[in-house]
Amino acid sequence: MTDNSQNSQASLAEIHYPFAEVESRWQQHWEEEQTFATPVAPGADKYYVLEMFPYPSGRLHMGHCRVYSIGDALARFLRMNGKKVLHPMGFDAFGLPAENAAILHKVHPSQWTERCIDDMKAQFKMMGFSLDWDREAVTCRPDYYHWNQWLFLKMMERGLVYKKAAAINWCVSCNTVLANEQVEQGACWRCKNPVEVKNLEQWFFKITDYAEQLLADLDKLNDWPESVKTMQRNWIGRSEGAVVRFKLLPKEFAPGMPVDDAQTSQLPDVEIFTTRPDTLFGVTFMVFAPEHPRVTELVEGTPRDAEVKAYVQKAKQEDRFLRTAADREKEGCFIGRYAVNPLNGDVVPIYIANFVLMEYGTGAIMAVPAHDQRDFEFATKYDIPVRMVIAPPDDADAIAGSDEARAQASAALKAAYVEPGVMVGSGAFNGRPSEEAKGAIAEYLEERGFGKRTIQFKLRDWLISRQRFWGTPIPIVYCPACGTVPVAESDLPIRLPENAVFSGSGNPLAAVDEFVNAKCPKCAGPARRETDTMDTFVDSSWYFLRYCDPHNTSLPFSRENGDAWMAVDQYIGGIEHAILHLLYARFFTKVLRDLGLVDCDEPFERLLAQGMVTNTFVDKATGQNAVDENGLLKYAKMSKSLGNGVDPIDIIKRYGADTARLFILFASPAEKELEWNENGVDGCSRFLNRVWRLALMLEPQVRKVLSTGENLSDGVSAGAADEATREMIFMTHRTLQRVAVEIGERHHFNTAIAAVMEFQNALYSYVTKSGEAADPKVTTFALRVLLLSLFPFAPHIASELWRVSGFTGRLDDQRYPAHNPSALVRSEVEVVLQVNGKIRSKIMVSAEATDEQLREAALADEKVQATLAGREPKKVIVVKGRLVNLVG
RNA sequence: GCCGGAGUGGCGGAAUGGCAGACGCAGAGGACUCAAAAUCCUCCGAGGUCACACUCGUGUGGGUUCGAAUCCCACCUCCGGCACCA
Repeated sequence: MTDNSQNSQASLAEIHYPFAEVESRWQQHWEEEQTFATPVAPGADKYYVLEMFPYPSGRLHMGHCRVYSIGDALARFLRMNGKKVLHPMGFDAFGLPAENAAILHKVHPSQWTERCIDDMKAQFKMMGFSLDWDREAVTCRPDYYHWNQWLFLKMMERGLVYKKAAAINWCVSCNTVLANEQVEQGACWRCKNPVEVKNLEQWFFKITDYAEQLLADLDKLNDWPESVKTMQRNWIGRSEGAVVRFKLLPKEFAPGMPVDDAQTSQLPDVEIFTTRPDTLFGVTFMVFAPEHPRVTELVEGTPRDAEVKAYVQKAKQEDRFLRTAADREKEGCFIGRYAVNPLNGDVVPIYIANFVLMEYGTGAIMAVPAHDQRDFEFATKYDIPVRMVIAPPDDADAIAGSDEARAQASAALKAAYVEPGVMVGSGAFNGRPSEEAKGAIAEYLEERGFGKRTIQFKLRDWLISRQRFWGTPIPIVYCPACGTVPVAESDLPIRLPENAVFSGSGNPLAAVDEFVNAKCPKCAGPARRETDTMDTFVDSSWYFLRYCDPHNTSLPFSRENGDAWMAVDQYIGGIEHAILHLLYARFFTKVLRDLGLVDCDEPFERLLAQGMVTNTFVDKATGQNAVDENGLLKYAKMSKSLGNGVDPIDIIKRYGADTARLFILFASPAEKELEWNENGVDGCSRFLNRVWRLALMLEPQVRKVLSTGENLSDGVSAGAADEATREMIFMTHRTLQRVAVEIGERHHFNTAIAAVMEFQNALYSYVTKSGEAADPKVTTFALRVLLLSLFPFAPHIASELWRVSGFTGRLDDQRYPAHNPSALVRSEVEVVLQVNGKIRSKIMVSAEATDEQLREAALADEKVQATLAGREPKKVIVVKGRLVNLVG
């Protein structure tokens, strides 16, 4: 414990607070006292603060420090406001790094991971985060992944799990398949290496069953950043339109020949999806995706057979991400077959082309070159007619003109007209607005059995198989007699073997005979176990629910405990998970709700997407710090490759955890980038030292005031004598109010800290300038407020000064006081005087002054009179207590 | 190309219709010291002035308003996301 008598002998200026000793002592205290244990029976006051759990790399980095500092400030503040806070932590512990380490260091991924977790937990504790470690969830432990497997089986029962062969994304470097969401610009989200297309049989979760809900419920998420919601909307990609059936003409058909209805009705129709039924009269050709399964059958035995198959081959070989890039030139070939437009009986040729995707809609399109830019480019290249059927609303000639004139206009088009307009050349629909015709034509088709209104999504099912060891084993057995059989619930968990060999080639799981050889759950005959493991995003899709009931051995969590804490009131994490994790977690929550496990539609009520931590970096070419064209230092995300990372542990050792936390929260708003700046860190350290010295300076008088045992007044009723004291009381309550609003309502930690700093400055000048005249009761209350408002950001120093100053109880148990509104009422206020909107003067007036009095006072002001120069103002605007504007 | 966000001192940033630049950093001057560090005090948008006064100033141009960093329109720049989804 610090000996204060020693301090008083040294010059105050020499004192720097002993953060290392103070911080470790409080951390130990918190652990021993289990200060952060989650309250039981939370009821209506529950508040669930959650930060995205980390991958246990073994080293805490600055990005982690930022998320957890944000969450911790909130958690501590909410506890002070009487909330029953759940603030848990765990580890997203499956994944490739541990497996790679296993290959490199010949250590089992489990040992490696557990060691990293121990290291990271120690580092977490050094930051002083108020986490309930008793609820820790570690996804790589059987007591967690047991429930991944259980949920897999439950989802299977509901038809939400299936296995199918599909063209999938294969990451060569990670040696595994990836889900659609996990491919970014043709590259693996994790290792950034290019992704290949393979055809494999894989396990999928039927997330598309929930597409409509996942989209619609985004509207409920009022406290999510607009950008994240937009990204999810785009990813789900809902389009309304119609599936339209075109009659296929026989192989022998050639243009000019009569269409034999009896013959065509024998052939299977060609189905296309369109969002533009209004352009149906403008169809001049159709296009299939090259890999469309019907293409082979359509050309079989025709003269074009070889040519078409050669093109299909070529298209299949081309890199898929190059082929489907938006700027790729459109190309394809005619397949020699024709179809009939159901609306007008037109015969149109069928092509295959690189720009049509098999995975979307029906894998075939109707092409309307006049009104779709892609179709237009293709038609131009292959000399296919362009037929305008929608005229710009202001183009009277096109609307009223003859067919010939329109044909000429069509031929002259330089680009597709994609805007809404007026229907032309469309028979009975002519003259109607195209937006209205969309529905009318779809209805017309539906009535005659030529089509059906439908909704398409871009969202695909979630591919969850991974050909890797370090993940949750998929609880499936392949039996030669019974086929694909789910493992019995009572046999869970299917554990990862301890004796796998990590050679670096192939999935080690497949090489462990004891694992692979299984008994069929149905017939008890010999069977083979599935050796694929689950995508690690499965683990993180429901961990927030496990925290609600972490020790449950019979269920992933009980309904009672889930309902007691869910939804997460405030979720905090990086924007990089805007689609991946946040979409999967929303999907899981809805599935769990439908399984009757929890009563909650959306997992995360409020979302705070925190910005990256950046730093200056050395330009490898010049060997100097990278600068922009103006010579200003450039900042980039802290990373290994740029060598610009700052180790949080190093900062803790040099400045202490409180300084690190304070700087991280002060330097920038939470959702923006944080530019690392050593000088800024220094500034925060100086501030905490000033608080320390101020508290030591006040300690004798504070102890004296506290020793009277009187109830510490909030200063208001005291009716302070002098101006400085009244101002001090005002500042104290104003700070209480500002900090509460900034943290509690706006989550603006930077301005909350600025308010605390201002308050510290004010208290310091009050006690130094007033000297003996300073009211000890007022300073005692002010110090109390200073420590309370500092506590969420810098809990160690605040706790220590609370104790040292002689305040009773633990700071952890204190309530954050409500400000007293009457303390914020001032008898005199400064009013700004404007003439024609320009500030000319400022005057002090009674806060109660009426509009008329303010007007009089303004007109009486010398400077105002000088500016008006005798003119009479035409109009006077009075904003009570703030300003008077004289217009004249 | 489409969608989303942002442009404010030397720097990070405050102010969401009413005093632009809170708070912090950097910088300048001073006090303490033999000196330095630490600490404390003062100044710190630009022009202008001995000092005031005054003028200009929130990416650019227009608009609404008594009054605009803030609201509306157009444009420019930067950041992020998506990208032939029919």
